[in-house]
Amino acid sequence: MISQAVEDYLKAIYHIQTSGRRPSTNAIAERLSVAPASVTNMLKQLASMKMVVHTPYQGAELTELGAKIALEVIRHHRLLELYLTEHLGFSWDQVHDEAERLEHVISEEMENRIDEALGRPLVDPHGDPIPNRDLVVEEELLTPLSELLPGQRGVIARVSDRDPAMLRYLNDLRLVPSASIIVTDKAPFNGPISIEVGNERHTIGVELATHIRLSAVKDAEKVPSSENPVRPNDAVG
Amino acid sequence: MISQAVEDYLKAIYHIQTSGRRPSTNAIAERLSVAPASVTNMLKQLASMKMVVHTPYQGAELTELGAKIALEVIRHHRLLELYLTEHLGFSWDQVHDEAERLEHVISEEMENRIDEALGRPLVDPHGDPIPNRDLVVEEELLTPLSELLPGQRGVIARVSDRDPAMLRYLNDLRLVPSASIIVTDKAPFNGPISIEVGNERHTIGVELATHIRLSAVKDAEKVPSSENPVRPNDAVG
DNA sequence: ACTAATATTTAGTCTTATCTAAAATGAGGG
DNA sequence: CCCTCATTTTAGATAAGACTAAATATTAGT
Repeated sequence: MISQAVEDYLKAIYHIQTSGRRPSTNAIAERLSVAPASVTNMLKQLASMKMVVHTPYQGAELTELGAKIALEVIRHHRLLELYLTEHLGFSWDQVHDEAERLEHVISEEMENRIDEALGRPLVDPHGDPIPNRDLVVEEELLTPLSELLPGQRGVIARVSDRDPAMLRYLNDLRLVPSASIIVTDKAPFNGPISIEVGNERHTIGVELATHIRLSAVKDAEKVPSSENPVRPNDAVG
Repeated sequence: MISQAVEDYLKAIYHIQTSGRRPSTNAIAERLSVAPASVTNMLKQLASMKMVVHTPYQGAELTELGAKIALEVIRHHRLLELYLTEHLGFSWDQVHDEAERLEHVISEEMENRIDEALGRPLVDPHGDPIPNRDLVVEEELLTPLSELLPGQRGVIARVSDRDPAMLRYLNDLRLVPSASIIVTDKAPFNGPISIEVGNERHTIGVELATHIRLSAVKDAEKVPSSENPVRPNDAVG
């Protein structure tokens, strides 16, 4: 039997890996709000169960088995998030915590019935892709809004789902998946970013902007206002 | 924070109490499939948390607090069972195990949304009454089918929800809540019971009959036929 | 290359919930 | 009334997963 703790650690490592960072002891500890010593402890267990490769002092890496388990739980999480919004009327800021608990206990049967009820969906309410039944998932290359330069445009693809207050704020601003935005200004020294979305303009901080990731980033044809020189998109990654 | 173990113990005590038995250490241990010593241990904790009154060597009794917590979990369980059958297409033999895990993790928010989606229902698929939002529940006086005498009739009100194979069998025989039945024969020495339900006749064992509880029990006007000694029949599994 | 700062691991403790084996209690039959 | 036997409790061990404090390894700055 795979404990909930094991599932949580594997999921955390997966998320750190796919966000391009190194799954260090500290990074895992911070994400799970546990002490680093607890992480070391668990990494040894995970390694003995062949779920991660643990190189002491160098962090961990998921094995195929570990990734499979992580993806199974992530599939549960994202299907649940979508189900709760679509079929039980939850708002998008409420579903993360609920899914966080449910994801560990639903059966394959229930996973499949939810999947069917939703028409085998591909993304959850925050734009996160849902692994399919074979646990294959396409993690697209996305650009954080914080990396866009004035004059660039893009389409919001994913937003972080973990902070309800942030999600409510983003919703107020209509900064939701599939919304098109243009960066009109960006203050120096990691200053706030001005954007246009719909017919509105907003200015948001860099911290928030890192939690918004975009697809289809390119230079706008006509830059509405901003004579700052726009270099041919470097940051697209 | 109330642990899942605590919830399980309180629920077990509640079920034993409402089935008219004494919540002895052994009875609780058997229901939860744990060693009696584990129960003694937990009863001390529950007592210190004012959830039960524990008289050593005499078993336990729920306090108002303990009953409240038990009913909260039971409400979750029964709402979930009904939701899974009504909205996700589960059959009635599949829902107990699923609900058993989900009941511990759903929020009040989710409880309420499920309750609404179902139209604030009063009973679950097995006929068990669902405590309302104030955790008030009417536990009716019901007669086990095993206690009926030949010539008596009644309406199935509740069946035990814990054994999927039994539920599938009962469903095959259409021995489901709201079905009217007549006892046509009962073999001596706790022998099998012959019944009529719909247009069919079946003979079932006493053990099974104790898991079927009836309301509106009374003598039938005319007992259709009953001189033929009914043998313990080809019990289809 | 050496030292200071940071990251990680080790060692030892705690809590929860389980177990087994042994001791104690209580209830029923003679 | 007492003795036997089933029930219950006590005592002590174990496992998972967390913690703190101390030791050790790595990395960065000069």
